[in-house]
Amino acid sequence: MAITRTKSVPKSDAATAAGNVAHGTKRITIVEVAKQAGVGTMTVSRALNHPEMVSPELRKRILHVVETLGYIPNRVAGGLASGTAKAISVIVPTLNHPVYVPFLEGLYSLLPQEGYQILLGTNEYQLEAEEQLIATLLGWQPDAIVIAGVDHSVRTKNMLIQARIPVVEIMDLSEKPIDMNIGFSHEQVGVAAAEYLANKGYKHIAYAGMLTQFDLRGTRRMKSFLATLKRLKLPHNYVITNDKPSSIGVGKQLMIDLLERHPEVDAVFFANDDLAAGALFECQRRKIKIPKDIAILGFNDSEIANQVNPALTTVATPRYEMGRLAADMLLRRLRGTRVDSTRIDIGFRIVEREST
Amino acid sequence: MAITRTKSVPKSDAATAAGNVAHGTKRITIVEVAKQAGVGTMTVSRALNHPEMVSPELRKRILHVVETLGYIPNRVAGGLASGTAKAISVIVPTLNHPVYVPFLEGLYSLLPQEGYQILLGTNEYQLEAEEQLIATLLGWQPDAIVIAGVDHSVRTKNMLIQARIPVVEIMDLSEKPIDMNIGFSHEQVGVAAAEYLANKGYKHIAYAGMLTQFDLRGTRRMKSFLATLKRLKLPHNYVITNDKPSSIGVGKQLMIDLLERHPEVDAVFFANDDLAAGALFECQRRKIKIPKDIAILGFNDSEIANQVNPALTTVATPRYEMGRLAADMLLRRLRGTRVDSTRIDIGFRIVEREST
DNA sequence: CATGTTTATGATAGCGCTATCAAGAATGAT
DNA sequence: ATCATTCTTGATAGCGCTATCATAAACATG
Repeated sequence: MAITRTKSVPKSDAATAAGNVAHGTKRITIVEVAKQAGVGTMTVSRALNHPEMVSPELRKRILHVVETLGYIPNRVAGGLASGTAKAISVIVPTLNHPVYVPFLEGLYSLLPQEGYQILLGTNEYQLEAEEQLIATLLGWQPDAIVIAGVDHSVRTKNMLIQARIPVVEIMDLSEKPIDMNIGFSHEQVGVAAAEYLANKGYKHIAYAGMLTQFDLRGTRRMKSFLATLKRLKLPHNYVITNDKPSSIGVGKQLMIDLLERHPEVDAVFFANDDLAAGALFECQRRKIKIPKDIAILGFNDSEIANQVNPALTTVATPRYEMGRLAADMLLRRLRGTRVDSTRIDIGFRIVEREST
Repeated sequence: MAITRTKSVPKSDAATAAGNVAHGTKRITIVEVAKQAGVGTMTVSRALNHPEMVSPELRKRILHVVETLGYIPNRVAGGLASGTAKAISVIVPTLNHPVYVPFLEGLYSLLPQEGYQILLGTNEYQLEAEEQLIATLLGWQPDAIVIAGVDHSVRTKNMLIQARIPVVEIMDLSEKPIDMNIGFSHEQVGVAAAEYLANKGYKHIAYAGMLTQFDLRGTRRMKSFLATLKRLKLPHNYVITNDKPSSIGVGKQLMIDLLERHPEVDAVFFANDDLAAGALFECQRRKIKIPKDIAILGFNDSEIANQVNPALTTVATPRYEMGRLAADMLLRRLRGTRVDSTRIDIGFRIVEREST
């Protein structure tokens, strides 16, 4: 990269303008700005970070020099000096899944404007990768951590605790959160979904989703879903899974498998709306009538759910809000404000449309 | 946050174990590791960053101490000292659009494993926001910058040049890239799309997309698309736009508007597959036959295009590959390897399916 | 065995910035 | 006018790490 050490010779114009207007070679530092403005470096630092501590006149002069020189403060140096990097590490399973994007948008809608840089890492559903990832992310001395899910390895948990910074676990609810927690109960979703379909009169109800290890939360929904079916004295063995990452195409495949293996099924709860939509498209192709021949219940209320024909009944989860709420909670904590409730059940609701 | 300055009193156990095993209060630094291992800090640093420079025996001992102490190197300090933060700033318009996610996945598939942290910023299509964003991102002293698009404000361009780090512009092709450039020609896409639809025999061909300022590249496709229609002596005034961010729902709205305003249109080129899918869903609802009544051409070859019924003909753009290629190019440059071609036209192709 | 050469380790000096404290200037109170 | 109080500003000392150079140890050569 570019920072030139004292001894190393800058590539091009080594012997040029010996530190005058400094638009030539070396990176502009706070020292240069201070010199040009005729003040101490501390005053420049204050003018930039605590404007109210500098007299208006000086502030103006400094800002002008900053402007003309095109000075960009080195946040790495600032972070080291102040002990706060103004960064927040965020860990989500993947970006490929439409669920996490709205959540990130929620975070991005608040954090950057408060000066926080988001350090994003994805573990692609591998728990071991998570440990490595967190170690890396913690190395940046973030001011806080946001992490999807509440199931972590012991080591991960320890690292998170050791870090002594605010931690928000999202997308799920834990009895004993590491620190703060915003999410909803996937068990409750499973129960609600099963009861909803049962109440509608469906008799052969299936669950379709990913393999256990790739979808911890989906699996928890599945378990309570099946348990509820059992409680309602309905068959509870219709399960179709797929070992590939979730996608519309996998949804199609799930439907193909389901139709072949359990033709008697009359309703399916999918692990997410992409899968549900893929299944629906396959039904369209086969002229299978929805919901008459088979009912489909999605999960997440992604945009696609409301747009397909027939529109999908689905479980709405407030993902964007979760992001904003998490950001808000963090910001309070970082400001030192009292945070009253550190564990928020943000709930969910079943949005009934045309597919059930 | 948590780093405790020398003078400030740690919250809990101020007078505890005066720096012994140090599992108590203060953050573990390289000095602590060095002490425990009975070596100098430099040796610890080497054991971690340049293992081959340390004797196997010592290395093992140090790594063991690192392990037991749970030492996580402070990358902020390391970055400041070495002048290379091992970070790469990435700027995309938004995460809400399915186009950028595969691209990011491509980046994430190579960069983190080489030790680079991705600093992601989104400008939500606002060019002024871009300037601010770049300033912020440059403050982290990244080793390189990846930025979507080739249209930047003069100030942005200057900042990018001043930074003296590798820059990759992606998603588009520029005659005079700032540094490196991987993308394809949106003008060519417009031409190809128009010729394709004209060859198919369509006579009233429309373009549907976002407003100019929200979709610079789409607008360029539109312009050459319309110009080509003109050249082919076809009507070239059918344009429908929407001022909201792209989504499936907006696609539906575009189709509604189109049907109302230009019922004679028999083919539409959409700015992306989400829009095209939304339009298709609306046609399904109205029992409008595709492609018989109206043909639909999408853009991007997102997953949805291949899954809807009828499957969408679309312009395939290699987004994931673009991400990987950009990462690969950067990595070479950062390693000092010679990069032969710094401007790559990655091309596109029309994937014919059922909607045209 | 003296000499040159390589290899492994450590002491030192910053990287660019900000917390802290001290000092000077300005203000108010008496 | 004198002293206490506030407000501004700057000098200094690190933050935790790594580049660099010096040194010591190990090895090779004649």
